[in-house]
Amino acid sequence: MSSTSFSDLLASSGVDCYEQDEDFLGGFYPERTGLGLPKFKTAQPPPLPISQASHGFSFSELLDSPLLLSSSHSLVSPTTGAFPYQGINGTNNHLDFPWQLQTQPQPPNATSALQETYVVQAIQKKQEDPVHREFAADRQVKVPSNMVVGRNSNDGYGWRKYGQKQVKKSENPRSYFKCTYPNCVSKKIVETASDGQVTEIIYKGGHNHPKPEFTRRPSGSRRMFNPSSIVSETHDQSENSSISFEYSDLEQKSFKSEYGEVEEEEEQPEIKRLKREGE
DNA sequence: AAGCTTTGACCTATA
DNA sequence: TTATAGGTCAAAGCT
Repeated sequence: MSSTSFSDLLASSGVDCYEQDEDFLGGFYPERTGLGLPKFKTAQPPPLPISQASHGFSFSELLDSPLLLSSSHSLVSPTTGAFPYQGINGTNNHLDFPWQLQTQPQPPNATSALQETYVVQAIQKKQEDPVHREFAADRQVKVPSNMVVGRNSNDGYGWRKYGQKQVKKSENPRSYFKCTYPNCVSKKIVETASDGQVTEIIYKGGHNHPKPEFTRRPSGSRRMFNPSSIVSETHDQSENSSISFEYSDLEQKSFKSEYGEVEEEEEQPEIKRLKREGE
């Protein structure tokens, strides 16, 4: 696996590299504990609605699935926990990322996927990369902070904010979100700076349901992504996880129904916002 | 009217 | 046992 580049992974997943620079690290990366249980770190990008607005499927939506994490395609060394990322050009260039991984201490006896915690910290200084600078500026302009941390923050899931707290260890307030999917216990904590910029995202628990993105409209087949194929592909490797992503057609249909509008809002957040403001 | 955010109060874990 | 911090609840208001 260590010889498999990220590009290869994408190619084998039926997703081209087009999205990579948008939501590149948006996914879980499994890390095996001594007990052989998967422990996830994730680099979940701050919401960048630009990508959502222009594309039906973001790369994070693929990587954000624990399905991928628990596969043999694990990008994290099972022994060292190191993240052997190879850049798009095959170079191990962490500077390509607007995020940096932060190790989250895990109890050695953590046994439940629902207790898994993933942390990502956004690097606030992106001035060395004009692309990232543009993203940051664009985000501030186009996406108010309340949308940045809102229900449809750009990880593909629906989130409901249930609390906000100013914590001592950070000068930025934390917002607490729960996944809106029925019976899903997944939560995330988003730390947002005063300027609305997300400085840290902590994921707790895994989703027990697929992402809504697989319901994306069929236009543009290059963006089509059927997580079911990954389920079948990675199921064997994921049996240690309590997260199950097998679901029936019926569940998929209800899922589509529930998230039908989410897609719409994700794709045109600024338009919707302007529309609201105009009313 | 449903679903969302806000926010103070409450609960729980930890030192 | 108590103080503190972090996390969650739930009522109220908003969209």
